[in-house]
Amino acid sequence: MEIYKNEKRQRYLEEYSIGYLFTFPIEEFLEVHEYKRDEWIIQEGTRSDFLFYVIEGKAKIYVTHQNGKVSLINFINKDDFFGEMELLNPIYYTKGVQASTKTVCFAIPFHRCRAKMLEDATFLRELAKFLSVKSTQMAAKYTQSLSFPLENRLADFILQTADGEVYKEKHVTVCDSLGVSYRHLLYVFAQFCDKGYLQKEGRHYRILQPNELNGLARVLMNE
Amino acid sequence: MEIYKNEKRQRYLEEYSIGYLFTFPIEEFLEVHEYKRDEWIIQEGTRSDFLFYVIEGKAKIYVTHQNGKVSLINFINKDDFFGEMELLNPIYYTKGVQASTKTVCFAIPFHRCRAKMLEDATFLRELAKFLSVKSTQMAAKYTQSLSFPLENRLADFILQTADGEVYKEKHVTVCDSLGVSYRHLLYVFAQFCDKGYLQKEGRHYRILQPNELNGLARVLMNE
DNA sequence: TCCAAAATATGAGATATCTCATATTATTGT
DNA sequence: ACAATAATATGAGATATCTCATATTTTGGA
Repeated sequence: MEIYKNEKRQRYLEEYSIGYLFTFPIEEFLEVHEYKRDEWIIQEGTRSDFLFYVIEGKAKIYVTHQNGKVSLINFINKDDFFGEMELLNPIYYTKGVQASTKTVCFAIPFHRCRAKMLEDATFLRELAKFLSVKSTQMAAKYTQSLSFPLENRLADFILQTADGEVYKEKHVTVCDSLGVSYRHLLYVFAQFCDKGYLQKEGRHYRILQPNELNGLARVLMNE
Repeated sequence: MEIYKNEKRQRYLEEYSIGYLFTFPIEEFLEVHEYKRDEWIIQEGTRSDFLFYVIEGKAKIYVTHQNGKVSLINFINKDDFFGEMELLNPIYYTKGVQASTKTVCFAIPFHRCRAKMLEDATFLRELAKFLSVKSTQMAAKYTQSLSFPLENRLADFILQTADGEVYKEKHVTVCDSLGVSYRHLLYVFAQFCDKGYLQKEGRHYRILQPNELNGLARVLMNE
């Protein structure tokens, strides 16, 4: 982890201004943190002392279950907050957050800003909006996972994460994210290839029939 | 649906004061609504014009999928908000909310209070706290549903909803809530009875070995 | 550069869960 | 009080998904 100082910090503060999210002047309190790919930004089960706001890169929130299984709860992208649970709730089992690419965040220290943030209607409104969307998304993922087989959820995942017509996600990550075994994931990928929806190219897949995948994905949604 | 007026309304305002959730005087705007068991408080897919706060009773949030399957997203209890998505997000596919017992709510009309509420730090802080808990709970349910078989999730559900040592939930509701088929739910209940954890009494079940159920439920949790 | 670890791949057998068909028993509205 | 509807119950067969074993390939670090 690297903390940007002086000119570099200043440059980021100017380029990615988040002043509009606050009524009070936030700039002086902001630290700018850079994390390398695969680095843990927050360790599961520990106490975090910052509210984070992502300005570059992306990250993943993980939880480890008692049976050793790991779940990828959610992806965090540019302009997302994380660490807000610790801000609002005195007692909280902290989830692990890992950078999936090089990631740059604003880190807002609790000890200097908690009181100010919790009094700031502008900030709280934005945070509530963010949380309401997040909670809706989680609810959607929850009910979808209960109501549809992997075929549908994977089709959606492929379309969401594909880079143009090429899909490049790591299978192991997808297992944690969709909550299926590696074995079963590969079965369904094999099916998609058999049916001609996808074509394997080295360790990537080319999307040949986006409409077919779309049909499978569409049944998930009504919102 | 019945709207309490005059003395009855006044009595509820005094008995269940929520003034502490707001900086501005909210009482004058509050309507007190009573819904009968099984009545729909919000119709799925329609626009709601109130923020609700439950003061008596409980309710269920439902969503209908394109394949006709219905999911029970969550239970709503005393002191919970609902309708907050519509307050914060201009565009939102509204979920259905159904009273599961006689339910009394404060209903805060958007047209009179939206602006005030969105400027009120005290209210927004409470709302953000509520949403953060809700979002954490949904995340937990999501990952649990992916990581554990029905056996564990049902044990938890039984313990959570049992009335003393008697469990009385309707199977059909539980199917929608845990996202399993009626057939499979009964298989697992039969297993629990075989193993002596439960004993069937008419249409209820008596919990004979709470510790065994607890063991099954405990592996879900680390938070 | 090389080794250990991680990721990919595939088979075989088990099990968790679903669908459908069919009865019986409550509950509810008129 | 009766008919319609909802809830409960159970069997049989299908399928979605898991576990485990084993092999190959890729990748990151000493």
